[in-house]
Amino acid sequence: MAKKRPATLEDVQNNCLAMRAQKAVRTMTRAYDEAMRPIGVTSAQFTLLMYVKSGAGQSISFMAEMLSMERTTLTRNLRPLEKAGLVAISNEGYRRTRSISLTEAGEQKLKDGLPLWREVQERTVRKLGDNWRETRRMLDKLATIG
Amino acid sequence: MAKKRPATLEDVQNNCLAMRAQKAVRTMTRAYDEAMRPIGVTSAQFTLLMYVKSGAGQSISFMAEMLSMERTTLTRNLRPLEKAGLVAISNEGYRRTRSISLTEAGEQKLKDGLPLWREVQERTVRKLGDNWRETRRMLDKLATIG
DNA sequence: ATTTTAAAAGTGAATATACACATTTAGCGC
DNA sequence: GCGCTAAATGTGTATATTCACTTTTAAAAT
Repeated sequence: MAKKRPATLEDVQNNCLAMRAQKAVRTMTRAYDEAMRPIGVTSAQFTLLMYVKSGAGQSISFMAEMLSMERTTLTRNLRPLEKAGLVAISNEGYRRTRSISLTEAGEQKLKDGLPLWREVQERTVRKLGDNWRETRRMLDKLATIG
Repeated sequence: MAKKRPATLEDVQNNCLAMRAQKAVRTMTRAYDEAMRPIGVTSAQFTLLMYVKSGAGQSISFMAEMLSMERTTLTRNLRPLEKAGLVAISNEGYRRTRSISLTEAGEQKLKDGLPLWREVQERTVRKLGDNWRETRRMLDKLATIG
């Protein structure tokens, strides 16, 4: 990362943070998805259910921002959950706002997922060692680099 | 993350590393994709071109492992690059092995992308501050947590 | 030589992601 | 009231990702 020398492919290979984040998320997602498979949701869906619960009644746009996610992505990610009867969408609120909430089945799914999440999370933390908290902090920081 | 108490949704919200990695990669990928847009490739495609160059002649399976990526994902990700004339695929090698290599256009795309990558990388590093190297190290570590 | 087996890769189906563009809705100015 | 506008969301299209299952290929076993 010298200042004046043109960048080389070695620089990309050795330093690129996007490449590394993408590699990391593939590995992590495979592990967490496998852990949640017994209850038939992906790790991303489990996260989404959690946000729907905590942000019940909020708009899609608002929740998308909470998730550092494109609004249109959230719209589409809600579909399988709605189809599975885990979330309900009503047309109450400001203008065209659609209000998202958990169904009973959605609440139950969250409860059922907790021990599965715990297992894979602890396994991951064990592999990371003592500075898993630092990892957590850095991921949070990265999510703000917009 | 206490030992005996059952996990709660607050635990997930406060600690989940998969959720954080996924949030982070969304943000990062949006930034790096936007930076590469002038040359018409995504950040993932740019990475892939780089791997094809450095691992020229290697099998799809081998390169998939290098990328911490499912083999079938790599197969599909190569399609747009082949269609765009950036990579060439031949049927030489062991058994059904297909051998991947860069075309001239692919080489040129890499060259054209370097200054774009450099810009967004430096901008990102600036936002991360001094411990961007630690971030890099932790992402590398996460990619090995299989 | 035929069968078996293992390596390498492909396909079907589903979710995940984002941009560009379109649609719906309700308040506001006139 | 009517048009304008801004907010909130949806759609079309494309890439990205994975799992389960299938296909192809060539060596190895018999």
